[in-house]
Amino acid sequence: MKEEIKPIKTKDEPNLIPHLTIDCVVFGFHDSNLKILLLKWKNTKGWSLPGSVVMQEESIDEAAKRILKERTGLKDIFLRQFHTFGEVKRYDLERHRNLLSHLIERNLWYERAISIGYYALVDYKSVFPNPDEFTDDCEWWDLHDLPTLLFDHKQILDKAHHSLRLELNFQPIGYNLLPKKFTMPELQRLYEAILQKKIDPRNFQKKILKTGVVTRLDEVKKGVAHRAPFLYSFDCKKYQQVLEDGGLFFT
Amino acid sequence: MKEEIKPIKTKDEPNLIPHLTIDCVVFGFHDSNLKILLLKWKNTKGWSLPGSVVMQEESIDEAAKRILKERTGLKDIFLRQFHTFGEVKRYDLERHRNLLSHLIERNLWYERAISIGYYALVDYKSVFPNPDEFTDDCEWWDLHDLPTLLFDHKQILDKAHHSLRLELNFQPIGYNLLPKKFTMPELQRLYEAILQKKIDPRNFQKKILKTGVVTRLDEVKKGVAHRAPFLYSFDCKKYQQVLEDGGLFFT
DNA sequence: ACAAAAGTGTTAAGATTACACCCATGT
DNA sequence: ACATGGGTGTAATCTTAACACTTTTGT
Repeated sequence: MKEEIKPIKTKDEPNLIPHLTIDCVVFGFHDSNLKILLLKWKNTKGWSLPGSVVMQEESIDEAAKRILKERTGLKDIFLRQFHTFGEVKRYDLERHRNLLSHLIERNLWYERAISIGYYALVDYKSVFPNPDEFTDDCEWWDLHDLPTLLFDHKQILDKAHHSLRLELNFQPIGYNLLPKKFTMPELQRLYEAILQKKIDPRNFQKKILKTGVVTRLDEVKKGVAHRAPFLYSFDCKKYQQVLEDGGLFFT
Repeated sequence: MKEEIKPIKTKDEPNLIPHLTIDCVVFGFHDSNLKILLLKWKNTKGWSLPGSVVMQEESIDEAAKRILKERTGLKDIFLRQFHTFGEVKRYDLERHRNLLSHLIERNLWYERAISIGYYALVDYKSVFPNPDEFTDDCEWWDLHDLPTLLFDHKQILDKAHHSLRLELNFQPIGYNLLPKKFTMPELQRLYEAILQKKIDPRNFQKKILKTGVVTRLDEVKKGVAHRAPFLYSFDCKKYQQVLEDGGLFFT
């Protein structure tokens, strides 16, 4: 049975703030790679970031949280606003009107929208990807093997990735991208994925342990091939303190 | 002769983007202190940051540039967007409606506005402060000796200051806050003002010179009491390269 | 001549880098 | 038994921090 697609009204609603949208870049970490959550628009080959409008009675942070809850099932997500995109002509409006005409009526597009970008850091395994009304697929994509993105979402994603790299030493990035218990090689591969370079494992371990932000547990990871690695967990208090005191200084 | 003040219409104009504003934190450096440019609202004791609305046909960066040009007379200004403020209730709306009722009619206020914050770095001496239609004074204030600010502008300012500190090692901050030719002690005092701590002059000079971002000129500063200090200028190419290669790492 | 700010070098401690072999486990 | 990834120490180099006196100039 063919799915019926109804154009949906999003412009001139009194309860939303006109010309303003939110886009979220959801980062996960899996198989030594950074992953991004993307949505595939119905009856197209186009993918986009999860996003939405801002309602009159919600803050922009709340709007971002609402979007993330709906797309990932997660309630308490680490979120950072990283940039607001306000060029007059952010992408080819006419082309997108045509591409998505079966989903959004021509007259419902704003001539111009300003978008506030957030990035989120989530534990890959606890996410349940969930498409929205415009999309029929929600999937993780490897940051270095992406499909073509709609709108200006490639630029937004690049900016988010750049911000993530800059903020690596000032935000609890490991804490939010890894599960509660993790191994030293996992943490190292996360840093390698973000910094895009190899790190010596002895030097890495020394540096991390010296800061005191992680604690080795009396436990090893089970069910892995080869030697069982120790498990670690973050010392949140210490982690926060180190971040406030000027960061970790990995380059 | 008493000045006549006419309420000015800023809501529901078709050419502006409703519910969206820009606020600018203009930093200067003078007398070893960071300074901020503030506007005094007519017939009040309230001060605010320079700001405005965004027009439909201009980008948000252009809007910020327009504001800065009007308030400082400067055309090419170093500008960084640092945060967008989108709480539902950013300040006491009713109180501000009353405070400024002689300037803005009650029904012209948005119930809610989202503000995009920019900070600007300018050469203190080349600025000609210039009030806008709502204000009758535009002045530099010491960052650590501020008047009470209207709206949520104290929070915006604090956030800008915090961003400035974090970005000190990644942005050409010295280049934009100092005149073309400057002395080593001036540069040091700028860093001390931003980092809020004393730095040893020998270590500071060594570190700065080693990076190669400044060049000593065959010239000393004239007309100063005591020993005449050498003048330096930035090597822009080298400066940019060092910033891209991971920053300067002052803490 | 004096006061005030500029200019400069050395040393010790700490941080970073480079580097290679053995260990534990699953197949 | 072997293949794979985990775990660990040391030495050399570089970076940072601590520290005090001389120079220059205007008053």
